[in-house]
Amino acid sequence: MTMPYHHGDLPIALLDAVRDAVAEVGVSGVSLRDVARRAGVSHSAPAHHFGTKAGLLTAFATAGYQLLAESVIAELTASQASHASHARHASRASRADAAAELAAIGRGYVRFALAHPAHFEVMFRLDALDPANGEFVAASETAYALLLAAIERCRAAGRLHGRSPELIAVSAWSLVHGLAALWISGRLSERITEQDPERLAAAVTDLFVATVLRANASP
Amino acid sequence: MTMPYHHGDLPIALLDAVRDAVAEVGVSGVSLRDVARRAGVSHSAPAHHFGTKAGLLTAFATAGYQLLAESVIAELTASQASHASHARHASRASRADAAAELAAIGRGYVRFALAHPAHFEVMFRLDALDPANGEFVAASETAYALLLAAIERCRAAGRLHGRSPELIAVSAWSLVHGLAALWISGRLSERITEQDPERLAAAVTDLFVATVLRANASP
DNA sequence: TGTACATCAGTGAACGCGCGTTCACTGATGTAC
DNA sequence: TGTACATCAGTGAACGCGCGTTCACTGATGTAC
Repeated sequence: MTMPYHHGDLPIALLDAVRDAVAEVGVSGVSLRDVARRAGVSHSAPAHHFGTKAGLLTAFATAGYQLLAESVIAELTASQASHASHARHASRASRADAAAELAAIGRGYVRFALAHPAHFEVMFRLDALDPANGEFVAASETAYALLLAAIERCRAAGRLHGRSPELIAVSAWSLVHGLAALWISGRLSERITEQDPERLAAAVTDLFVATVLRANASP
Repeated sequence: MTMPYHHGDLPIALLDAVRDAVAEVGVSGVSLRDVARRAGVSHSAPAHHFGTKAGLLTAFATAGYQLLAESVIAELTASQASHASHARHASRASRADAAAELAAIGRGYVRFALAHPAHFEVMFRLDALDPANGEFVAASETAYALLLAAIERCRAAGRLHGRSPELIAVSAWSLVHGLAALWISGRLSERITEQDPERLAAAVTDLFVATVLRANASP
């Protein structure tokens, strides 16, 4: 099978190739030429769409933030649907929902990281990216806004118990980020018995919500 | 000033050079030749002591685990001294101490990561190391044992409230690891008002101990 | 419907570079007698 | 105290390699008339 001269959607193919390359040789092993090879184009083709190597990786990280937001929203939607069917009293439901939402965001964060470990890794390698890139910044802001909004709803529902929203945000983000990073690095799974990271993520986020917010989280 | 032919302690000098190189050009930018240049020796000198590049980085990561253990122990010691001077009743003190110890470990973990960010980063770049290296594994086990022992004391003191030690270990580790990783990456500090990472670490670990263990943590 | 032309997408050769590792070597140190 | 010799520490040249970027180019597509 010969490739036509015009690829069709080379940018997408190149981002897929980055994903595969990171998975096989690690972020530091990725090269523009290797990515081009994987996509079946000449080594200078990527420059046409992404300029430099940093440009390619930045686009990849931006896609990662979009996938993160999608994963979080999917988990939020599933959680809300499940809650709404059980709740009788609106006010009660909203108080429980706010805490459950935060747990859902945590699960969505970890689920994203485990489903897209290459994206997750590249997103935080700021030294390999153009961190000032507009689309990159915007995608990252969009994702962070989901967390802030959920914490604001928890505050409005009286679930922060006097703690600052910022402290809750930092703690929640650190918790799920650390869990995902440790799991992906392999240092965690070799030390514990639970081998299903999704169940582990649910248990960890439930613990956070149950103790810090003093609410039930599981849908 | 001319260097003598025999350096004196080249291995140490090379590890210091790795630290500087990581700080300046990032982990992925570090090369054996650059490290040798920084240490003022020929580019083939490192091979004499560490064999390969992976060998050098593994030795660096091993030193990191030792620094981590030292930092944790220092924080534990400070916390215990402070507690002992206040505690009147032995049993009361031991219950509070167990929880305070866990908070001290958390602060020690973050303090280490912030004081030695290059070590922290390399320690978790498993793909750049020889993860089967004996000294590396031993150093990492030693550090992890400190966490496990503290959690066992919390369990013995009745502070786990029925939760499994493993869940507490994963949550505590994830929390401080995520906090350190996010802070070092720069994604966290640009989003919050608190700019003193030590105070932030204390606040986050205090929150964990106060809610999950339902105990006071601050020394 | 056909033709000219502009634009877009991808090519392939060339550049200069720094890399990790190997290896025969030399300088320095220590030890045995 | 001196000498021979083994061992250790670091050198410098050489190897082959893959890299990111540039640039003049060609093939393909779309648009104006």
